Amino acid sequence: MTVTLADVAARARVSPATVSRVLNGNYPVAASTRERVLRAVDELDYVLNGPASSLAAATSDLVGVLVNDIADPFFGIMASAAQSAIGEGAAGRGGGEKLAVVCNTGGSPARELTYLTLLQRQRAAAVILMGGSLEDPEHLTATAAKLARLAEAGTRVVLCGRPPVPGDANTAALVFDNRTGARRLTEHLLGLGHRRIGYAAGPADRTTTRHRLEGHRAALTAAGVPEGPTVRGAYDRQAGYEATAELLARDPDLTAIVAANDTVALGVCAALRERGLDIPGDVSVAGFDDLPFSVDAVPALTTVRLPLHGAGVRAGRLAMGTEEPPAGGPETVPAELVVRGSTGRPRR
Amino acid sequence: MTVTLADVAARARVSPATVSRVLNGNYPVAASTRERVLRAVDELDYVLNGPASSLAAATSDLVGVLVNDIADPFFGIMASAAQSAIGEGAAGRGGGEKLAVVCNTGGSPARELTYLTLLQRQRAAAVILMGGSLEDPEHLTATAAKLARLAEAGTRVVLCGRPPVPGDANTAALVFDNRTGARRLTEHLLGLGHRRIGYAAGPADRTTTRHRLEGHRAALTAAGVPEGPTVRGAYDRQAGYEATAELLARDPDLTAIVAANDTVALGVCAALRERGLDIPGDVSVAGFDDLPFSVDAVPALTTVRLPLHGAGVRAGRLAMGTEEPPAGGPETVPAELVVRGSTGRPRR
DNA sequence: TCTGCGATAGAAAGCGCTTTCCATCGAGGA
DNA sequence: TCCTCGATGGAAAGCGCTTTCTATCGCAGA
Repeated sequence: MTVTLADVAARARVSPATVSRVLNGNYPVAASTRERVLRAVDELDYVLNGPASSLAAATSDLVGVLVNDIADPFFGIMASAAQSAIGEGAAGRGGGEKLAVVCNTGGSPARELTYLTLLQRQRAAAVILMGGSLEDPEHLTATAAKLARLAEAGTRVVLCGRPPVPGDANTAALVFDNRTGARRLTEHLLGLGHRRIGYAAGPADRTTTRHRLEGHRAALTAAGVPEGPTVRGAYDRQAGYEATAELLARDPDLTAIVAANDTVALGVCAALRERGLDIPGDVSVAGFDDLPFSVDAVPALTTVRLPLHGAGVRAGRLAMGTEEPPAGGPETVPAELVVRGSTGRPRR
Repeated sequence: MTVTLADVAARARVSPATVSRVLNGNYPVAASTRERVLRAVDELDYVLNGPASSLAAATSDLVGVLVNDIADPFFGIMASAAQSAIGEGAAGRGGGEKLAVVCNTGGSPARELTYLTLLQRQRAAAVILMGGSLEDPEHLTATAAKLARLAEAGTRVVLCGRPPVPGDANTAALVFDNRTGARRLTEHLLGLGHRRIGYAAGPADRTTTRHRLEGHRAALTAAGVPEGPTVRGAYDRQAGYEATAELLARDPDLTAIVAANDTVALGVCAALRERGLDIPGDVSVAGFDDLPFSVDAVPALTTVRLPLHGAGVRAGRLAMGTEEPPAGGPETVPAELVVRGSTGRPRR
């Protein structure tokens, strides 16, 4: 059978209690004893039984990272950063690191709740929710309740790129300043002289979509420029490709298209190119997020940079408890306009 | 305190054993009793204690998915596919799904081993290792030993995109046919008339790097064309960018560059463009993997498509045990040449 | 020499489930 | 009418650890 702590104890001629103490390092053990135990662990190739340990200690080493779409580099970059921050935090119980596990919700509230329950079951040490959420009242309250339950069970909850739950001011939250970013982007376009701007937005009823759209509209309103056509779709290239046809159909004289994110922008560019339209000569295109491939698009994408890596690291540290959340509500992560070749003065 | 199974039992006026049986659904329980229990669960908002359950049952719902770089869509796509296959497998113990968790090794053997130990601790139901590995003998034997231990403890082990451990023929393995893919790609280039082909390879000592390089060389050898310069680097755009300078320095008359993957190819294109070289007029460029952005590169990337999604799903099912591995050794996943605009006849 | 205290280590009581035996009950067969 | 058997549910023994409570030992202080 598998080696248990008792086997190690027998071999090292000490009690199970002592082995446990050596392994967890939270109690004085004489150096010679410690060494004897460690040797026995080694010789028997002992591996701690996680469930037993978690049961007795009433917590586990698990840190859950929930993302909307793991295949999207936007989340991949953040998750990767968080995971390394969590890994280096090291020295949890069980003599080891925390196990950062990323769970792919696919943006579905139901799956999100399922994962949250599973994590609650495992008595996770912390949970990080990455990315915007659906703005459905039912989902919002269900999630809020679940998060509250997790928190009161001792699980640290961190929101990263998702607005904080209205009622609850004490779970750590990092929010991206999508509004200002989007606003700057549209101001840039207006500054270049664009007056007919189409918008290929993200999925409906999502916080991120709404905030970016609000920033866009704010810039338009401030400049007294009427809003152009808006189309909603997924955060993928296909959506951008299809949105472009729709946008152009609604206003053939568009001189610029703002996309929900860089991936969507790629689809927009493809559709434009296919119609023989020059970028930015005929139509300027802008993205959002500044994903790695954006600089290599042709022309390179004007976009809004979000410090994804930094935000991920910060979220990871908040989850580990190695850094404290700011006192006064959520922490805002700034967005920075990056102007490149895909936007220029309108020709017509 | 938290609600336990005993509380539910008391409320439903049955024994804890009955509650457990209702929850796990592996024993006949009268409909009326079941309903009473379920109602109690609901009313008390009971959540199973995972560690306790795993301890008693000696297995858990966890399925670990180890990837080399979660920020790379190559892994993101596979992991996402595997995760959904695992999710839909549903109905594990605890009345619920399996929890697919992805762990980012960063390609480091040490972290890989750490995660494997952590997963072993948690008594994971299965483990999927995605992507090539370092070809270091020490690492190879250490990993092989660890995997053997996991397997004998009842954890299902699946290799996806990694060659099987030599000695061990009974862990399921999906291997990408990188060799043939690379060979086809180079044959395509040779067919176009290229005779001086540079190669921007992946990291040294990695299986994937070696296999792709072997395919490339096989094509060259078969055609009696001398091998051009080769440079090794990471799987990122930066590496491609830098490799290009090096490659061109070693042979200024290169008419084609094959990249380790699509991301690297993007860097190659950027460097070429910066030098005023036309693609494919002056230099043809080819990638590998056919990641989503490749079709939107300008010109669109000629590449080798790997059915990442399909492989991920298959790996997930193998891990769930809903599908059986083929009897005779590893399963080969075919690679398909995709010709697009970035390769053409050499001008000079 | 005696007392007391710090440093260590052991005993044992759980942690909250699962599961193997058993016990019980009602119905149908002889 | 008695017995057997299937269906259902309870009792209780762990699963392998952590941790509180004690016990022991050696040494410094009086």
